Amino acid sequence: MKVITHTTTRAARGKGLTLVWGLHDFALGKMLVALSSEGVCWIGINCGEKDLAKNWPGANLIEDAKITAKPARELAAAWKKGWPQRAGDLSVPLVLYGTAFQIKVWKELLKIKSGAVVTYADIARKVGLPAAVRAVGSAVGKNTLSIIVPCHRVVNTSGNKISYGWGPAMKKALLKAEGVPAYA
DNA sequence: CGCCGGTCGTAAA
DNA sequence: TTTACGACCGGCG
Repeated sequence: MKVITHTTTRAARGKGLTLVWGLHDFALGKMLVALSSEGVCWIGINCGEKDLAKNWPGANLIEDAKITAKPARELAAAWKKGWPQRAGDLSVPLVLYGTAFQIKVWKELLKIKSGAVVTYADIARKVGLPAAVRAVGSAVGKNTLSIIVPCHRVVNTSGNKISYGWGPAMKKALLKAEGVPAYA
């Protein structure tokens, strides 16, 4: 899959950008897919335009589900097949807008196989900052491509707390659907 | 168990 | 530039 990255801060992210978005079904609910001229740049679960706007300050938003339908279908299918382990090719690139650190973390998430989970500490080690566990948590939580950048596959060491931007129940449902034993 | 300190990248002030 | 705050972790009681 092709991945395009842009290093920015949250505040500057949406400036001068036009995003075309639409709502589409996937296995566990509705997904909001937003496209820039380069590819998919934002995915939200069971949410609406206000969530999109909040994440892209200053961006020009255009709703057109006809345009987002094809990529949305591909993304949903890819996840269902065990993304990214048995990923089918997507006709659009994944576009990551974030700080250098966040992009590093998100790219690490793309390596986690479907059906597996890793801890925040694991990611911290992988990016070479073993003590920055908490900073990793923040970065994971700011993931802009829900489901596709599999932030739901990151859990805490003790396994007793489960946090997720779209609600703990959705995280559990995703892990269950992926066949993670502890959530079956 | 629950509490506390350490750590480090961010957004906001 | 300063401050406050996390989708955390490990140690200690």
